[in-house]
Order: sequence, then C-alpha cells, then structure tokens
Amino acid sequence: MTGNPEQFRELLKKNGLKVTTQRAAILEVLVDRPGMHLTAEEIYDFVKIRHPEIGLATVYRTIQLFSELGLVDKLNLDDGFVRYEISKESAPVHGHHHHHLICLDCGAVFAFQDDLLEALETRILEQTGFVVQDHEVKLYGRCEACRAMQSKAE
Amino acid sequence: MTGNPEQFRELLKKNGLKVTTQRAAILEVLVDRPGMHLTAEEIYDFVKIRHPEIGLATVYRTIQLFSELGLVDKLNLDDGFVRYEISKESAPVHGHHHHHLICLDCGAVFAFQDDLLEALETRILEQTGFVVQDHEVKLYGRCEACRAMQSKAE
DNA sequence: TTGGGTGCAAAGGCTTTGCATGTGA
DNA sequence: TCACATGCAAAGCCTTTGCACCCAA
Repeated sequence: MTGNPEQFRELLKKNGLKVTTQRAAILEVLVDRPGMHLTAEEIYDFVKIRHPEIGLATVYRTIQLFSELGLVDKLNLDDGFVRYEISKESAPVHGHHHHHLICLDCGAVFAFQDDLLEALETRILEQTGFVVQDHEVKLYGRCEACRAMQSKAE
Repeated sequence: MTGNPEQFRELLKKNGLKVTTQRAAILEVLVDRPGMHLTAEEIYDFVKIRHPEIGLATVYRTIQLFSELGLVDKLNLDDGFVRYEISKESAPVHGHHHHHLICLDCGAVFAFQDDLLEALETRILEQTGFVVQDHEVKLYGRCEACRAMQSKAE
C-alpha cells in the first residue's frame, strides 16, 4: 500500500527522484481512498483543500510517475476520463489484481478478487503460445442495490 | 456478421434510419476487415479510397450509431484512440465475446474465444449479488513471435 | 549550488457539435 | 416534400508541453 512514508521516500530516492510536498500530498489523497477510482481532476480537487497552490499539470505528471512506479493502477471506464486508485501491491510489480464490476444502472464500481483467470492463461499459452503477464477485466452488469430497487418498482 | 446488405437495410429501417451511401461504405470497410481494430481515422482513410467526399465527422457519427445498434464492438487500448471491429454477433445483443490478447512488445492484438468466465460470473453473483451482463477482458503479455525473436537474440 | 520539480498558460489531439446544404423514402 | 444525414469548420475536453521560477539534496 505504501502508506508508509518511509517506503515512499526510499522508492523515490532509489529512482533518483525528489520527495516533494506535492508528491506526498497526492499519494496521501490516494492512500486515504483505497478502492475509489479518482480522475485527475478529482485528485486535484482533494489535494487543493490542503495545498491550494498546486497545479493540475503537477497532478497529471505525478500520477503518471506513480503509475510507472507501480504505486497506482489505471482504470478506464470509457467515459473520457482515466481513473486511478492506489495499487493493491506496494511493489512495482505488475501483479494480478484487476477485476472491476461496473453497474450499468448507477455507475458504481466494485472490486472483485479472484484468480480464476490463471486457468484461462494456461489455456491461452497452450493454444496460442502467448504468455500473459497482466490482465484487466471489466464486468458490466447490475449491482444488487439497483436490482433490488428495480424489483421493488415493478 | 451483417455482411448481408439486406439485413443491414432492415436493421436501419426498423430504427427509422436511412440507408445512405456513407453508412453502407463504412459498414463494408468494417465487414471486410474482421478482427482488425480500426480507429476512426483509419476507417475514414479506407472509406475515402472509394468515397473521397466523405467527412471524418460522418465516420464518427456512423460508428457511434453502429455501436448503439450492436454492429460493432469498441476496444480501448489506452493509446488515445477508440478502436472498432465488426461485431461477432450480428444481432443487437450484448453477447459474450470480448477477449483480447495484447502483445506488450509488438502491440499486436489477438482474439481468444473462451467462456471460462461463466464460472467467474456465477461466483460473483453468489458472493456479491451482482449480475454480469457483459465483460471486457484484456490480457497483456508477449506473443509467440516476439518470444521466439527474443530467445533467438539471446 | 543545481538539476529535477512546479505553476501557469498555451498547445495538442481525438471527438463532438452547429449549421447550411443535400438526399433517401 | 421533409425529416434525417452529411460536410465543413469551429468548438470541446482531457491531457501534455514549454518555459521561467523554485526548491530538495
């Protein structure tokens, strides 16, 4: 999670990067909101509360940096925004941790942990010779709350 | 596949839409290239060969229309372009047909057919009450050709 | 000291929209 | 005829980039 400031400092230093107020502030916003899928603008707004001087460009640059360092995961819901959340893994390893349930009614996004895809990946390797390193799975449907509301309305 | 012009005319008429030269031309470009993932600009370039008068805006509008009609599937490779391919299903049904293998080395995109996810969807329903209607699966890794080239180089 | 980092504003690049004109039914 | 469709150009919108100033190390 790299909620540990010391780990964060080390990671940056190790890559020849500086530990700035802005970077720490952006990380904090993300660490405090695990599982939320924030756009750059939303992150910007949260950071501005405590650091009004920050620029949107810095948020974009920092998020991209964090993404390269493996600190955040990207999520694209095809609504014109790229979204970010703090990575489940702390290390810069491209682990298997992308399952998102997206409700077509209310737009809510849920996470789901499952490693069933390992079997699929094995089959792909056998049949095509393609080695899977990472995956992104988006499942569209209807969440429990929306289904309950719908059946009540009927 | 709706490679059948008659089906295409019927589908448009049924929705109160007109069968225009442009729409037919764009569909033809897509039908002739199954499994290719074309950007709007690429479709535009192909259509222009035979119909130089067409405008890019028409391509965007038509593709969006086709998407709503279920004639094309969208694919987002996070490179700034939205890509389209003719739908495997002809009907406006959101079927289960999204598995893409994306090579991190050469960028090639392969399709893979598999319904292993049905088991995952059942599990999700049981554990969360979320009903999955459609899914998009992107698997990132290394294709056979790139792996072969790599091992040869070493 | 000094090279990386930041803020601001301008530029980019894909996509959408307004509007006058064109055209299928 | 006439509502829908098209072309062109302008506008939108998210994101990136240029540049002068700033500040961790």
